[in-house]
Amino acid sequence: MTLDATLQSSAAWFPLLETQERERVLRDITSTQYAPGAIIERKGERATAWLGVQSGLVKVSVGNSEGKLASLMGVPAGGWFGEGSLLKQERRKYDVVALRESLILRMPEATFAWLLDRSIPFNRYLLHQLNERVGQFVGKAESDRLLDPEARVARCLIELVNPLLYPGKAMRLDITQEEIGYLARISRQRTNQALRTLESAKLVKVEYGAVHVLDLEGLQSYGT
DNA sequence: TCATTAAATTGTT
DNA sequence: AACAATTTAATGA
Repeated sequence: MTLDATLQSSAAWFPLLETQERERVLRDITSTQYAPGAIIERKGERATAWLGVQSGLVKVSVGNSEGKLASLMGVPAGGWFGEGSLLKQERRKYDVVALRESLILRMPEATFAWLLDRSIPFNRYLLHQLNERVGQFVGKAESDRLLDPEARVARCLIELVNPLLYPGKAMRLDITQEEIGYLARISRQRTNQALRTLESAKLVKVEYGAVHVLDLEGLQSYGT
């Protein structure tokens, strides 16, 4: 698949750009393949690019000062992230690790800044994304402790589906139950139980190596 | 293309 | 955590 076609389908912001802008983006973006468990960006490194997930699944682990995991964000194919560290010209505060075989796209800092300067639609996209992320963060803080495993899995799925949430796309997540357990901080066994419960409530459909989200609203209001 | 085998993922205890 | 069952992927005739 060409990079052009790839971006058309896996970067929601790309079709918003003008022809000239797209040409430069195509020239500047590089792609790298990562094996499961490979570290893509290490905490403390200077951020030099905006990161996009072309295929696979990536986790962003936010550690506290002792190095223990405090929270975790999953980024599925089509998601772009890391603009925070770019905008503030600071070192990354997160480790970025591939959860499965992943193809990562990098837009150089200069290109990112250039788009920021001249493309209004690109700015709108970023604004929307930042807003969404704040909302997720707030929701997570309140839910993380008090919820039962089913609700935590529900939150986790919402988090993964959200970046994909543009019209016409099937809400299918290529993720194993083991990975969901990792993201929701519960055991694989409990993940399995939770998914079955959610499935019997007609909120999701469980498949081999994948989960279909049938009722996003139902998931969001689960347990409330 | 089909059958066989290996690997990955899920279901159960 | 360990094990069995199931699904997918890989291999070769």
